[in-house]
Order: sequence, then structure tokens, then C-alpha cells
Amino acid sequence: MHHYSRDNMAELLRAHDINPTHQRIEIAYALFSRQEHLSADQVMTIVNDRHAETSKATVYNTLKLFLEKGLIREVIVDPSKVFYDPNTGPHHHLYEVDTGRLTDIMADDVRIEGLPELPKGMETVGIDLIVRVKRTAQ
Amino acid sequence: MHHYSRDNMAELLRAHDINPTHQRIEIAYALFSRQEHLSADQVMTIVNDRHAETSKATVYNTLKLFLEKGLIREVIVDPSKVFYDPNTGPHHHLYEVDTGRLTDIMADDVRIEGLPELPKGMETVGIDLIVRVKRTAQ
DNA sequence: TCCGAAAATTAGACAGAGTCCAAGTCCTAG
DNA sequence: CTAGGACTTGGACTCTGTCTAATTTTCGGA
Repeated sequence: MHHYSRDNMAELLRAHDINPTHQRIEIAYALFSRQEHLSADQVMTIVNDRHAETSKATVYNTLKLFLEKGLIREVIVDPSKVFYDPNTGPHHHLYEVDTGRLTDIMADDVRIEGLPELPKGMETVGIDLIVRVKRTAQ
Repeated sequence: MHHYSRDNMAELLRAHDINPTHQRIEIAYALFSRQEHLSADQVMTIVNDRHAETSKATVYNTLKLFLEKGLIREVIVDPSKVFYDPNTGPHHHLYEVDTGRLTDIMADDVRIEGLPELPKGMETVGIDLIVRVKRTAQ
């Protein structure tokens, strides 16, 4: 899928068992049309760019709902805020510590080997690999 | 080194070019004697267990200082707070999402291969590998 | 020992992310 | 058209972490 419309979003939401409301469609559209990592605050700004229409509470509720329904993923790299990632496929992250920029690393060629057995009664929820980089000192 | 005393701590701090004050020794002792991952808040509680003696500002200042001097490491796994890790050797983390418990995975046998080249002018600050687990549903 | 400067610590005000709640609005089935 | 559930809202609130101006501690030199 290469082009995202608000209609697409309604379908996508239904496919994930989410009742598509105006606000939910706008929030999904903000995330998927940009294919970027956004914080709740950024989503808020984008969605309310023209006319204020979506409250803070709804943005947080909706992002949490999307997360539960597996529509988006949470990325925890910055101690001060969470990023949300519309790409739920297996991939990793590159984080520029000085600028805060966060980009994807495709998982295709990355292999992680030698992880120990999990303790009994535990199952893996996810594996996050974060490469922290900075601009080289001159 | 197997036994940590407050005297050890003073030496450790000096070795890292940190002026050992009462508060700094107590904070280092809290982290190293337990060999656990503690949040700033937990450090605060431990250090002030008997008599209140160290302020919030000092706890935060000191943890930041230790971090800069490479005495401890920051672990970002919980969206709501940062953990500090007295183990600065190469290793990874196992995070139990339902309990918040954070444990080490020794890096000895773990291999990460196939990471793409970094963009020019960038250097790696660190690689964080976090395995998120939860208790298996019954 | 005493002094002054620099370093460290402090209380408390502040900032920003995220949560909570009670009230109000919007569907939608009947 | 209506009733009820689902959804949204503003605003108060909590919590982690930062900042600042004032005080205390440390420490080298006289």
C-alpha cells in the first residue's frame, strides 16, 4: 500500500477491530501518511493544525488503543517522551542522541544470536534493538 | 571485587575523577552494593532511609555526573522513568513488562550481526538490546 | 588555625508528559 | 424520535525531572 487516504484509514481501523471515529481517523492518518515516529505531542499538533478538534485526552486514549490493537508500536528511546511507530513489522531503530532523530533499521539482514533461554513461564513480547549514534567529534 | 564498602566507593569515585563527598559516596554505595537497576526515586529512598540527608536535586545531579564520568549506565525501558545500572560492561537487558523487573543478560554469547553501515560522520555511542517478556497466559 | 574562593548541596518553584474524572456529545438500533 | 452506550472533552492532578538563588562544605594557602 503506497497511498494513504482517510478512507483507507477507516478500513484499516475496522480491520483492527477499532470503531473509526473522526478523531481516530485523523490520528491514524497523521501517523500512517507520514510513516514517521511521532510523539503524542506531535500527533496532537498535527491533528489540530488547522482547527483545534481533538483533545489531549483523546490523543492519549487513541494512541493507547491503537497500541493494544496492534496497529502501531511504541518506541522508548528518549527518557522524556514515548514515540509511536506506524511500522509494526520486525525492524530496529537508529537514534541520534544529539538531535533526537529516530530512524528505522530494516531487520532483514540483522541477526541476533546466542540469547539465553527465557525463564519458564515467560514469553517474549518483543525485542528492541536500539543503536545510539552521535555526530563524530571534529 | 566482591565486597563494597563506603571506603571502596571513595576510591572508585576518585578513580573516575569525581570528588568523593558524603552524598556521592552514599549514592554510589546504594547502586554498587546492590548491583541492581535503580530509578532516581529509588536511590532517593534508599539513601534517605534512616535520616533524610540527601536532597532530590543532589540525587539527580549526582546520577548525571556518574553517567558523564562513565561510572554507571542509563537504561531506558520504562516510559515513565529512567533506570541506572552500575554494570557498565557490555550486556543487555531483560524487561518484564507486567512487573517492571529489569535484569541483565550477559553479552558473552550474544552476537548481533548484519547491522548496516552508519551514515558518514556518525559514530556509535552504544547499542541497547532489550528483550521484553511477560508471564505466559494460562 | 583562620580565611576566602570554589565546589557542592539545598528547598522549593517550575516544566512537561501523561492520567483521571465527571460532564457533555455523538451515534445508532429500535 | 428516543434511549443508551460509546466516545470525547476540559481541566485538575500526578509524577519525573530541571532550575535557581541562597546556603553550606571543602580545601589550599597564609
